[in-house]
Amino acid sequence: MLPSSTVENYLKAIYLGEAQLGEGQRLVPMGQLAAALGVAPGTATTMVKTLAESGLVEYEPYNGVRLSAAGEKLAALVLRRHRLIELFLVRVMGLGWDEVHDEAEQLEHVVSDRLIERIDDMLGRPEVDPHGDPIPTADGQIARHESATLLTCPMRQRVTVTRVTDQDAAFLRFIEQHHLMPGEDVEVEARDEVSDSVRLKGRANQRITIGTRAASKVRVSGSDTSSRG
Amino acid sequence: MLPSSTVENYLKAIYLGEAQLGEGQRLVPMGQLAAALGVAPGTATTMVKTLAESGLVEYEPYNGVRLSAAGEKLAALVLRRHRLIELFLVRVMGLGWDEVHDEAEQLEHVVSDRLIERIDDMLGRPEVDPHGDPIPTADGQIARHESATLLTCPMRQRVTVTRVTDQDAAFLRFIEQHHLMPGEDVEVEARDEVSDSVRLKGRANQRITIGTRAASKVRVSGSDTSSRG
DNA sequence: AAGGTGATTTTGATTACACAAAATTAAACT
DNA sequence: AGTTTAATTTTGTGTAATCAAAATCACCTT
Repeated sequence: MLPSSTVENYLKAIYLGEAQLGEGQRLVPMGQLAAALGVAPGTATTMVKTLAESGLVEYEPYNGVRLSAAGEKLAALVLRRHRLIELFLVRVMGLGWDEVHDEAEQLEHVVSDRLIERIDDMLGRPEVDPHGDPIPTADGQIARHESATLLTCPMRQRVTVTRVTDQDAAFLRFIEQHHLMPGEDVEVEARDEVSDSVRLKGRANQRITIGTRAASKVRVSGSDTSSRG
Repeated sequence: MLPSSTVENYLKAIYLGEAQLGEGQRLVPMGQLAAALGVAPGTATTMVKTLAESGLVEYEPYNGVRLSAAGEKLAALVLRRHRLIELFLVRVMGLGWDEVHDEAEQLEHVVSDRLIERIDDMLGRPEVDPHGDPIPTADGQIARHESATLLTCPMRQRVTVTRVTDQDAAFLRFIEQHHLMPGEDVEVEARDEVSDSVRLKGRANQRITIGTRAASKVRVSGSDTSSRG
């Protein structure tokens, strides 16, 4: 039986929840899942129990939920569709990178495999979407490389933005305006616990100060000369 | 409240049902509607009653259903999305004209207005889709021009195919193989009641004989657009 | 050990959509 | 008219997904 849009959304949310959890447990708590999906806690519990019955997740009552192998593969394919569509909308259709997330959220559940492969071809089998998120392969493999953020990377050193892990349109527009999109270079000048902020030297040595919460959403890798993850 | 995919499909089916009915009543019988949607008759009755309550259709028990002004506009917009998507998939994505219908059937319910307008731009505000079906404007206007078919057009006279009104993939492939796609020229050589067939002289004077049912699905226009019963 | 707190699960309803089969109606045919 | 037929409507059920609110559980504090 092919999964409904709802099932796909649950799997995706669990996948993303696992990812942003530490390396350890990978058990997504029900509350977090319900919040991510915008449903009441009881709804999530009920749904997760039926997902567990069809073998897509492992459910530990009162502890949380984690994807099974089958569930993870399905989630990866949803993510693949989502991210290929986002990139397609930006590169081919000329939409802004801040407006493609919602559109992809809808399209990801209905595009055929045929069309997705066509899109993949047309884009030259890309590895990341406009936000730098990795695109899983057609068989559900995904490159999960650990990387630093503007909050954890070395200071006073040129680094390159690789990924922006927040889909909020206003945030994305801010990032774009300040030249912090994937591919741009930046340097952390200072971090201040007290003011909860990070000072950056961006393009043309322009100074920008952003909050630590925002800084943690911008992933970077050591600039060109060094290794990549 | 924005219409569900199901509601959109009902409206579309009623719209198309009205179109293929004669000019007169335009009351689509429940049986036909149910068959078109692939649901049980009782299901269609129930649904149509709720559509009538929301003012999208006029329902005459035991007689049938017809779109209200509001319903017609909504249906036209669904059709607009469907046909723009079909053309987009053929022209931009390079899919075959026989495989785009099902894909569009899914996509038409989820694409945003923003994306549709982008597609419309990209295609140069086209008037017809790959099958020659007219594309409604953004405000729900549609050009409903009467035209002859291979069954009703004048004989022994060069005419041009304008439209193929059947979405069956096998049928469309047949049409393509015999050069009867919109834009191609053709001439009716003979019609035979008894054998229920029509003989055509197509491209390079090739002879093809097709059934009258098939012939009635190929619309044409010529120098003289006279039609007869 | 005993409570209290917050997260989680249960319970009872609701909405949207569907089906099968029984009941009904309109029309057609003696 | 009376009866058959075919289409349509009703009725009773079922599934998927949701919510609010009550009950329960795990854990932390005292």
